[in-house]
Order: sequence, then structure tokens, then C-alpha cells
Amino acid sequence: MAAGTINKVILIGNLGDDIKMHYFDDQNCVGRFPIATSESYTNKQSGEKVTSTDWHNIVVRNGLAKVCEKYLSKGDKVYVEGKLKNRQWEQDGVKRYSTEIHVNEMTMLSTKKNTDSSTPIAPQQDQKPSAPAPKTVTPEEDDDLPF
Amino acid sequence: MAAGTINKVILIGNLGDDIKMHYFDDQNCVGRFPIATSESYTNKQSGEKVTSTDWHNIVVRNGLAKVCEKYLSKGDKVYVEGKLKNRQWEQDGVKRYSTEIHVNEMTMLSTKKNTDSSTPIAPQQDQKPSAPAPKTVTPEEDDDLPF
Amino acid sequence: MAAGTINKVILIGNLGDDIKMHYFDDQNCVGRFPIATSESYTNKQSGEKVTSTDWHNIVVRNGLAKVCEKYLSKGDKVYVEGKLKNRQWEQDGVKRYSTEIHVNEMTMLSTKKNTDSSTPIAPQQDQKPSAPAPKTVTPEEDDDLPF
Amino acid sequence: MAAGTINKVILIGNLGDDIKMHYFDDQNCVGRFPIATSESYTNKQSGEKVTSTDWHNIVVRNGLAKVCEKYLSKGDKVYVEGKLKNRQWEQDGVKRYSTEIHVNEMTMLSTKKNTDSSTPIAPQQDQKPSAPAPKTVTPEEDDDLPF
DNA sequence: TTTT
DNA sequence: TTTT
Repeated sequence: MAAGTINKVILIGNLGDDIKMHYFDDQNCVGRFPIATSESYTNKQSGEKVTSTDWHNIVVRNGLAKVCEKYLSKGDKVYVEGKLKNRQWEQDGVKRYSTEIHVNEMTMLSTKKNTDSSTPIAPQQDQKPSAPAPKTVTPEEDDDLPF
Repeated sequence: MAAGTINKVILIGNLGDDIKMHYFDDQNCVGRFPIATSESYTNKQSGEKVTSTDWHNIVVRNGLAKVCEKYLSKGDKVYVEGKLKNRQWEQDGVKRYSTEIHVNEMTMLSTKKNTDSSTPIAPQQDQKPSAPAPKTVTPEEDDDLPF
Repeated sequence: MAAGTINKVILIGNLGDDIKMHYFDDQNCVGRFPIATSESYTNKQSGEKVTSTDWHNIVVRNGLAKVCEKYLSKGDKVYVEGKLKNRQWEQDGVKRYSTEIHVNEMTMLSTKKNTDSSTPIAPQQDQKPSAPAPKTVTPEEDDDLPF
Repeated sequence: MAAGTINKVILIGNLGDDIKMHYFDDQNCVGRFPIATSESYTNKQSGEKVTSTDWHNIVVRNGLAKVCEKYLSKGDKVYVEGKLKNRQWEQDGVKRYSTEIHVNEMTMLSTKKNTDSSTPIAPQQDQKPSAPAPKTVTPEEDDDLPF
């Protein structure tokens, strides 16, 4: 239970790389991948168009990590929702800080992955390439999935 | 215009310190302050209660920065909404990274600041100490404020 | 699992009335209460200040409903998050429509209810009247509560 | 300025119909269209899969309405963000109520509209049918658009 | 490192 | 009325 505080991040962006999975055992795992968001605006002084991109470190766990591993790959567009988490560690005697987004909800908005038509949850690529069947997946629902 | 991406952060938390203002000139300024969010949960293995706190680097600009300077102080609870922004710089030859939240909407949920009753925007402390009249301030509306 | 869609409502507002509880049995119940949000702006033509208030029909279930019943009352300020749900029914032969917000997360931002200090979840009114210790409650966590 | 309240709706869904535009004059207009969100879950008693769909009345104004008219059509998937607004009117002596979502930010997540390649903002359908170039449009930015 |  |  949170102490009367709210910590919420909502992103729609593209995967900059495939997910990297790390298994602790066959039940517990964590997956990490970067998501890019970008915005472009016109600089008021110079009149030139500027595009800036921000990279976000996404962390998913267990069932949701397995779903991401199965359906997402580099370049795909996704909706994610989660919490900002600070992580610190020491590297070569220097304290390092990193900000991660611990995601608990993910919806695919596009997918490039060739999905096996025998798995009913899979987006059916053959029917309608421009609108692959996306699904929203949350941790509670992972248990229903065939992993 | 953003390239079909969304970058949104919503926080409710407490100021860990007073705002630090930096003025570029009398029109342009930036203010920074930390916000803490926390959550506590029961560790499933040990059964002990764990509380974890995350600190967020809030950045506000111009009119909204001046409103924050005027009405917020250490310990106050606020709602903020903004975007995640990565910042990098070099310090002693080492590349440093920091994640900031560039806030464009702020609502006071409590205030300790002794506010002058002659400024109508100020929360009226005398009437209802447990629920000071908060106001939502967004950048577009700054022009209406008496600065 | 949702079909690649997102339905999310976030409100901070005040209860217009106490919660109305309806029990199906001792496990299952539903609670309803109205929340007001308001905004005021200056009419560009007339220059006069206009305040408009919107009322939202909040619906909570089971453990979260019991928490709301216990800690919230008319006038309190809360943060809620949920989904928009359309409901239709017939009344006197006329089809009626209503929009509800089915809430799955609630955080108290103020409370007037006199809370018993023996219940540790209760905001501790004696310490800090202007900022009662609020708690975020989500359905998954209800099981930990003493109901 | 809002009175310390927050009223925020975030939807990703599909247009159930084309936008209906109403022009007050050549500067001021309003557009309306329905968006569907759906969720499916397994009924715990019966074990059968249930899908429920909610329809949302989207309202956009002026520049954003024109962008929606130009780029969106029935079936398209969009991200929208806005505020819940109650509307009431009398019809045949009976008071009617309706809930609308007054949208101030829209991002196209798919488009079926055949867009003219001479307009640079248009999604370029020929290159990559499965991922049309989406754009986020907010009211403040409308002035940059060629209307 | 993505995407447009 | 959409979408899967």
C-alpha cells in the first residue's frame, strides 16, 4: 500500500532493441528493453525544426516479461504503463544512478514478429497486416497464458 | 508535434526540499525541486513490511516556476504532470546521466506557506487548515497571474 | 484481456455525498458516490469569471468499497483511477443511459472522518491535522485489510 | 484555473463512425465522433469468455477538429486525452443527460484515409502500410497547420 | 538503439 | 457504430 502518493508513467513509443531476458529460475524472470519517445518543435529564435528523443529503460517481470519476449521486437510500437524507480549501484568505485520504468501494463500497437497461427493469442498477420490484433496484458492475467 | 509517441508522468508526492530558482533574465527562469513517492508492501518470504521511496527531479519553467516558488515549500504535497527527459553532462571527464520530469501542470494538495490574504490566488489558510483551497496551474494560464 | 484498447480515468475531486453501499452477500458489495471536479476560466468575450463543475458517478466494489465506506465522507478530497463504463436501463418505458467510473485505485487526500487510533491503517489525525496520512488502496491489496 | 481538482481521461480505441463537423463560422467549429474500447475476460462462474464494449462520445474543437476530420475515419485507432464533461438538455420535455470527452490531445495509431502525398504532415501510406506515420496534435500547435 |  |  502506497503512503498516499501516486507514481505513474504512461508511454507510447518504439522499442530501440529487442528485450533482454534474465531468468532467476523457471518462475521468476526480468526483461529489459528501451523505448524511444520523440517530439519535434520549431525553435522560436532560429525558426528551425528540432527533434528530441528520450530513451526510457523499461523493466518487466515474470509473465508480462514472457509476453513481451514472445510478441515484441525492435522497432515495434507499444503502450506501457508503470512506475518510475530509481536504481543505484557501484561500478569501479563510482556510484551510478539509473531511472527505470517498472511496467505493469502493456498493449501492442504494432508488431513485426512472425507469430504462429496455432497460438490463438497471437496477432493474425495474414488477415490484416496494417492492424495486427493487439492485446492488453497485465500481470494478473498472465496465469491464463500458455507458458 | 510529437512523432506519434506519448510521454506522460503523473505524480502525487511531497517536496523533499524548497524550490531552487535560476533566473536567465526577468522573463525566463527555471525551478527545480525533488518530490518523493513511496510505497510499502509486505515481503512474501520474510513477512516483514518494506517501505521504498523514489525521488523525482522536478523541473518547472517561467510562470509555473514562479507559482511553485511562491506557494510551495519543503514537505508540501502536490500533484504534478509532465514529461520524462534525459539529461546528460560531463563532470570531471565522466559522462553523467540524469532523468528529470519537466512539469507542465501542478496542483497544490497542501501548503505550509503563510500566504498573504491580499493575494486572491493564495490558499486561504484561516478557513480550513486541513484543506487549503488548492489551484491547478498550467503554463498557458500563467499570464493571468500577478507577476 | 482487453483488445488493444485503453480506458483510463484519473480524477482528483471532492465527494458530493457519503457513499451508498449495497450488499449482495457478506463478500460482495458495491458502493457509489459522486465526485465533483471544477474549473474556472475567464470568458474571453464578457471578461467575467465562469466556474463549471462536473459530477462523476463513482462505483467501487468489495474490499475497496469497504475502505471507502470506512474512511471517506461527504466533502473529502480523493484521487481515484478507473474505467469509464456505460450503463443503460429502462425506467417507465424510457431507455436511460448513465456513465459511471468503475474505480480500482483510490487515495485519500483529506479526510474528515474521526478515525479510531487503534486501527493502524487509519490516518492519524492527532499528529498533523493539515495533512492526514493518506493511503493508496487497490483491489489486490484488500485482502490484507481487517474486514 | 481549476480549483485543485483533476479531470483526465485517456483512451486508446477505434472510431465507430466518421467525425461529424459543425461549423459556427470559419474559425470556430466542433467535431464529434464515437470511440469504442473493449475488454474481454473469463466469467469465473460459467467459464465463458465475455467481451464488453464501451462507447465514448468524443468532442474536439477548432484546429484539432479539422485535423481529426482530415486524417481520421471510421475504424481508425487513436489515442486521445481529455476531460469528462456532463451535458444536459431537454428533449420533448424530458431532461436528458450525456457524458462527453472533450479532447485536447490526439495521436493517430492507424489510419485508413488515403492521404495526399503533397501534404507533408500526412501519413505516407505507400511506404509502410503496417505503420503509418502518426502524429500527436494538441490545440496549441494547430496554428502551424495549413488550414 | 526506435520511429516519422 | 469500432476493433480483435
